[in-house]
Amino acid sequence: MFDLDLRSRKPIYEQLVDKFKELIMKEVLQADEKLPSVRTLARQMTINPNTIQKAYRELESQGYIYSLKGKGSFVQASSEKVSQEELLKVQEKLKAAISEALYLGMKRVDIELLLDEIVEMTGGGIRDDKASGSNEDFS
Amino acid sequence: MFDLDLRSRKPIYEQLVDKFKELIMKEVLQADEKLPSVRTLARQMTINPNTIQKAYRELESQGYIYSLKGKGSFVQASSEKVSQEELLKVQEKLKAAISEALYLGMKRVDIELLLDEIVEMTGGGIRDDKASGSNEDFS
DNA sequence: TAACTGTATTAGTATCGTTAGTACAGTTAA
DNA sequence: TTAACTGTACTAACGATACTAATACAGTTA
Repeated sequence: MFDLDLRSRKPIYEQLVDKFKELIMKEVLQADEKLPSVRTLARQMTINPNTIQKAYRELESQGYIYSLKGKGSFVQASSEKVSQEELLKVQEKLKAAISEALYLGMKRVDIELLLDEIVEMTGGGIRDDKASGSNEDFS
Repeated sequence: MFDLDLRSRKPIYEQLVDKFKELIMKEVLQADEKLPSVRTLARQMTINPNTIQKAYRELESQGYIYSLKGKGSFVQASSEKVSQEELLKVQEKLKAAISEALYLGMKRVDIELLLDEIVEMTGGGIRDDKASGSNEDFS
């Protein structure tokens, strides 16, 4: 599930952030679901707990999870409380990605197809409550 | 020439790469137009020539410019010779950006509007594709 | 109480971005 | 040819940051 590239130029904690964001967006991890503890995950992945903590802190500041001292870290349910600042950042990223894709030869239609795919896959960013319960393997 | 944030977390050379890509995509810098030499630009911006060189090297590897020893660096005309690898990278970036935007509350329509804007502004990212041979003209 | 959870702090190592200086090779104009 | 430009390569040094490591404190839960 979690295949990290320890030799990558990209910091481990950033890879973790991306992976978790992906799982949360795909609803593999559902609202209020508990994430593995920093120590547990660190043990399973044989990396330092501080690195996990850094990833969790980043995820929390981006509005994807929330942490409760003594209890754990959990998936943030609604994306309504996302800061305007974060939203603007993402819009800028999106604009840059679209511009570059167009420049490199993608057509408007190609991008629309991609958009269709993703809307299909994620339910258009709208959460629906399916049956949960599948424990993920975080190693 | 442009304004860099020397205190930013983002490396100077990456800021340079982004700026140049933007100028090239907007056709402010046109095909085969000469870029400032590494030394000149370094002097103008009071940063080290090596940093400029690193940016130029990156731009070249991404297919945005080409460099000729003794002559200079120039805007790459067609985007047809972009490597498949680069194209895939950009597609992945685009998918990630779309997913995140949807998750953070943007609707399909919002993204389509953004797409319209950019297509409008850049002319759909379609460049004239004249001589698609090698660059032997300059050697 | 015991064992779990998040969180904070300090310290050491490794990597990377940047500067600096030098050097070599190709182009161009005087 | 010479001089001044161009890209390119290399080594060395410094600072910032990513990561590891060890420890400690605070809150939760059985």
